[in-house]
Amino acid sequence: MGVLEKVNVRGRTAVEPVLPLDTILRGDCIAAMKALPAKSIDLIFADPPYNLQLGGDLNRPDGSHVDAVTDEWDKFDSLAAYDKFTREWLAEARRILKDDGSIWVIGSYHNIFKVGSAIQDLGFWILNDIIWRKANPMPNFKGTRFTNAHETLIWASKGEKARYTFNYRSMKTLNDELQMRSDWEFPICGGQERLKKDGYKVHPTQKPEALLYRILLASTKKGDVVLDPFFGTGTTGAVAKRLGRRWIGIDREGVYVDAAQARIDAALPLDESALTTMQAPKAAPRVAFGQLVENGYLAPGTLLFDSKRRHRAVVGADGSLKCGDAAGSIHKLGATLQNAPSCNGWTWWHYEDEGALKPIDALRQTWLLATQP
Amino acid sequence: MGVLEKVNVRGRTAVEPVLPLDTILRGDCIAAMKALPAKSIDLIFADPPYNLQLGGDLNRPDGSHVDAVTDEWDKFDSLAAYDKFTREWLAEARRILKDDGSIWVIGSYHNIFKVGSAIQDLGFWILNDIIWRKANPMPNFKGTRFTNAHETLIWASKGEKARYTFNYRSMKTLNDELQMRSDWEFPICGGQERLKKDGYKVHPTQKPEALLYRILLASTKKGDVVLDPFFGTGTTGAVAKRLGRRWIGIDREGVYVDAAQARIDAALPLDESALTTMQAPKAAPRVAFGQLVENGYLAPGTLLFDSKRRHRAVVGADGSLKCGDAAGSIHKLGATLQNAPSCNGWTWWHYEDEGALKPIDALRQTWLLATQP
DNA sequence: TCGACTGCTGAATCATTCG
DNA sequence: CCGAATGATTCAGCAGTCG
Repeated sequence: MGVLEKVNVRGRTAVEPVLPLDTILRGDCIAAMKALPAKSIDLIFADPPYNLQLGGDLNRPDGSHVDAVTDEWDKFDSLAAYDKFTREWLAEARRILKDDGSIWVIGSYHNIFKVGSAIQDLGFWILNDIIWRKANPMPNFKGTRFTNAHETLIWASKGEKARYTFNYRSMKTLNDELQMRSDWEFPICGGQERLKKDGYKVHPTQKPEALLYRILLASTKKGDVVLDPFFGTGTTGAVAKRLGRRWIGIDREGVYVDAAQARIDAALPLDESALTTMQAPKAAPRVAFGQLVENGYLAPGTLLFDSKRRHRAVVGADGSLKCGDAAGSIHKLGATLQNAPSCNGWTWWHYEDEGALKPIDALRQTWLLATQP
Repeated sequence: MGVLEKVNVRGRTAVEPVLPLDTILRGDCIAAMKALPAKSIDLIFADPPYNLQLGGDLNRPDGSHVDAVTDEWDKFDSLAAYDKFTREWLAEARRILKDDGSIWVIGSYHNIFKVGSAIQDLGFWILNDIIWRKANPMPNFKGTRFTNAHETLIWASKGEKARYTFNYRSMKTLNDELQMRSDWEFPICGGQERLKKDGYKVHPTQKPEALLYRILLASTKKGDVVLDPFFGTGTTGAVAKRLGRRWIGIDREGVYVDAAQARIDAALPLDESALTTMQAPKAAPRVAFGQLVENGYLAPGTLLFDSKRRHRAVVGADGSLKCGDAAGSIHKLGATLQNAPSCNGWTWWHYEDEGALKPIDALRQTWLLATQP
């Protein structure tokens, strides 16, 4: 896995780490991550073993058998062993993550508390926990507990002060112009999407593409590098390709690696225009108040008022406002006059139009309509 | 807090621990729990400090100030200090919990992973994690993350093999005859239910009664003792009283204790009949197949069939079934004939009624209707 | 082509009692 | 504590078939 390579950068010869982009690395996830350079990954999505600790067989009321997760990779000697494994792979993940990158981990109640606890101990800063509500969970056949109808994802930045990517507008647009909440509903992976071989599912816990789609759209930019250390059937890679992100997958099992490679080869990337639209579907460009003055929407010297005419201010040529001794931007002056910590100047300040007061935000809208294609 | 008291039990004089039932203990929760006898509590509900670690002030887009949780009781020096506190109170909780009791803890992503990890380390066995989906969460005003729209509850028994109470039928009835799932939706506590004093909320994180109602209905029996070590405004006590459960509350803050006491004094217990209905709305006592034969609902010698008449069996006088050489209970013979590991004989076996096949479960229902008051 | 119906299946810590 | 006997239990989505 040659991740070190001589490259020629603008005439200079240097030894720089090169990432094995759009590649599946077969092997142990900790060893494979150790071979990757520090601070090189924009986003990590991890779907580690859940340590289910299932007992005997389970049958449905009709007598049929439940095909449970009995794979060797989900077996650990003890809770402590699982804890140790978790901290080890998370520490490597942290090393290779860029300072402004972020990490997602999915789990169930069997393991997610150990995972979350380790994430906090390692210095990551949890941004959200997200609930995947399953539209069609398996019932509790014995009637002994509540139907286990969700899984939990943790989303964390590298530290309390670390920056991270969050495409707020994309999420809001995706959610019908309401803020995207922390509970997401998807059906479990099935139908055509579910990879099968000889009629049997290839992987017991294949994740739905819709889940990865939302994660990548929310927390990466186009061209970002996404790493999945428990690649399985490669859902992360397939979605990354579709969304114009680069990806690296790691998995130990040859069967999974082969299935994932074939799947990703067959996946079609979206064309550029579709990608742009999704990235910021309704993102309005920022408008500086000064632009409106500059372009004649509001003349310098115009008087602005709050909605009840308790305050008045004069527009300056540079887009500033003045009110007696106080001066500043529309937001800052509004806050000062109200003695408030903050103020949205666009909706607080009004101009006079045929005797009536109208918010200056109306002018911004007019400007946007006139200048947007 | 005299929890030890001489009592006279059926003529014998003995020193036995007596629980301070239906009482609020004012003081530190760990100290107060230490004074309670071991294995004396049926259910613990805990809403511990979340260790929110909030930074500066937060304002809404209109400039108004968000009244956040800034109370002293939510401050800890470090994550390690919080972890230590968590393990201490959980250890005491474990000591006083009956072997067939269970514990609920609610939290957010700030603390729930530490809580869950400690719960597992202490030997509790997680039964479910439950998501409280808030119908009306506070938006993320800054647009920097997903709207934090849920909280997480952990429900655990005392150990892997420990018994616990789960009123399956009550939950299923409550959920319109579908199994109750692990995601519950309630509005946050507000309106008339929210305790206020001089126009200000008494407690920053008062939980909705609907949440406690479901918890107590699901995991306690009538007369069970419910302990809440972080009693706050006493939601747990108020709901316990309504549902005919005994309760003990612990809180350090006099303001909360007073508010909770007044609230619980004003709460009305439900009358007995309503309680019975809710506790087990459709709970049917076990019926042995033999009872039906004994009571003439099915004559010995009657032929039973599976729904497609592929198998037939003869009813024995003792409630056994015979089919050729094979014989056994309705469940066992059904399983044997299908070559299945198990079988619900009540729905698998049918009797002939005017030419049509009807499941013998219909007879059980008839029997139940005739014998239940 | 479409609706009705049948059959199958999914990260599940899935029983209780008695001897 | 263990083994054997007895007892009790499922929901939504998708694929395939039939009319």
